[in-house]
Amino acid sequence: MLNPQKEAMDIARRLINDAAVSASESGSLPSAELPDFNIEVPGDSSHGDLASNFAMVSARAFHMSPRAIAQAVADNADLEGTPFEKIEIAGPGFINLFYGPQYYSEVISSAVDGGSDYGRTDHGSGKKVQVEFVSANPTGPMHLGNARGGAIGDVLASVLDRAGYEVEREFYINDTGNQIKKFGDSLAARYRQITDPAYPFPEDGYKGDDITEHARAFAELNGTDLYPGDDEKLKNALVDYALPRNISGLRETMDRYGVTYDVWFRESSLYEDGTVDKVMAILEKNGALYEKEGAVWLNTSRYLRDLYRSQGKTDEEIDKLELKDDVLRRSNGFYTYFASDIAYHYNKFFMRGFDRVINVWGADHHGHVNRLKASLDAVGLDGSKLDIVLMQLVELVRNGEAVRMSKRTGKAITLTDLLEEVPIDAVRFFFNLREPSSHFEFDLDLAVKQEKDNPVYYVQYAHARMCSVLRALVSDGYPVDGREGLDASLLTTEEEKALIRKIGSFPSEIISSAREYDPSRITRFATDTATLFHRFYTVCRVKDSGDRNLTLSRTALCVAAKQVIANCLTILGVSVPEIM
RNA sequence: GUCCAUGUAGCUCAGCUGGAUAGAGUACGUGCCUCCGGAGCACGGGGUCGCAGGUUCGAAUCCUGUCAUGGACGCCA
Repeated sequence: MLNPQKEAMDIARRLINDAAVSASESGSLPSAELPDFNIEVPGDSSHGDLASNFAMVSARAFHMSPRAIAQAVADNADLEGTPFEKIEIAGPGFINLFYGPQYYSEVISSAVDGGSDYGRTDHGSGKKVQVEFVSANPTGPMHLGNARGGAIGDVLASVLDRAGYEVEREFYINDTGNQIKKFGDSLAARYRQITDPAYPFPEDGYKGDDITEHARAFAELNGTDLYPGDDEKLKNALVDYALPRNISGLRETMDRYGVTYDVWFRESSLYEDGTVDKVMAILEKNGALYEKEGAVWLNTSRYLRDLYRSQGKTDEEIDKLELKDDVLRRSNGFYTYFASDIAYHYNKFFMRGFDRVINVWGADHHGHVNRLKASLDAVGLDGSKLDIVLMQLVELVRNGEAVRMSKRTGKAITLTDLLEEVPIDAVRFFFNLREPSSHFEFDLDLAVKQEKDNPVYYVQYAHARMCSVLRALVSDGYPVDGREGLDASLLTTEEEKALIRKIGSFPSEIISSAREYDPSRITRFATDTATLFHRFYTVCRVKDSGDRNLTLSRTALCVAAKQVIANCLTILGVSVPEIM
């Protein structure tokens, strides 16, 4: 539960506040209500380790120049017992604070003592959060979008877990509806074509080889002339045969990808246990439904209007959006996907009690986001508890050119194809290199390269190097638990201090990553930490530093840095090598 | 047509709840191992932050407009 940077920021806030108060009491500042001010980490460390804009934002209230205010605050600040050893004013009136050895010592001990739990906080206060991701169509193999979704969703879930939420990972299996019908039609056509090559294949059917293979395997078990003249029976039998195989295929692939779900949720169960009917009844009771042209419609536009109003849009702006309603039950009597989706979220919120639900979707579904939230309002749930992470498409690049098809199969590249070519560590790391909303290029050449410019190896190498340093210390008889002989006042180079500050910001970084729903912050943090370690390593000798206490202190720093890199890689689901 | 996302170094991208001189990687050029792992480090050139206005002490960041690219607007999922 340790968060050195956050604690220091809280102390800085109190420090400045108290200094302003005592400046008022001594007359160097007029008495006035103190405004809200920021404590931030400056980009440039010559501007201090923490900085505040207090003087600038209070200039109006005090009727004084920012620099004069800053000076008064600095003069009245009592650094005794704080993590800071120096306070300065600079620029237009920034108040800059500099960490002292007590802070550096605190950070190293936190990381060493925290171990694999360092970075964990209670920020989320145990709220129940569900992350639903991938949820690939079970009628075929997973594509690259599913691959990115898998890496992003899994790491996001880990980040939320470390940020103090109670997290569940879920895969939603769309095992009913139109695409299953298409699946059955396609399977039946391929099956009939075994004996009757002229049998027509549905125009919008699934053309993949996997369909043909299922049909062939089914024929081997059941003969080639099952249910003659009764295609409906045949389709059901084929779906019953092929769907479970596809679903276990999805599980195997996700397993291989290092993703373990807590729940595999079947869409069809919402029909079986009556949730869909129940939700329809609630909507009916709420007056949200109407019939038109033989279909049952949800008055989505009404709830969307309320939603947009609550977001501050004017009626005029809303009219321009030309809001539309949605069909929930078609005139043929079947429910639409939207109906079961509302039921599904009713299940998540009402029946399972999640405080927050996060769905990771491809950006092409963005049009569905507000409609779904509005529909939750219509069933009496709170749509604002649902967050959608939209991720852009990925483009594979080889030799600087876009790759769309697999050389081997001639079809779109699947997750399985990708995992055959690229190590899992690299796939998971690369898919979390950019924030979800950015459209990015996956460089196949770079990902398989076991060399310096590959960012995965760069980070892993830093870890292996730290392990190597510690091994060398062990053979020289030094203790390497990181607890003995730490004296942070000996760690005086900028390289040492920069690395320690980075380590101290790790828990805050996880919280930011969780708040922004941006797991790519972890890969960037890991890369930055690796860089700072390499710099430290280049400048500072650990083993033969010339002074036993210095060696022990640097050893502790290595242990702390190693722990942070290891924790990052663990969150990312990437292996943590001690030797490469 | 309406809505959403994205435009930052040659290339791939950070920074965006307003802060100090706009960063990293890569590519290109030059250095650094008798010494804990050179899969590393250092130095150098490279920019009208798409464009134009506005808001203010201060704008890559907020607002308005505009251009470009991708996407969404189904009794599909």
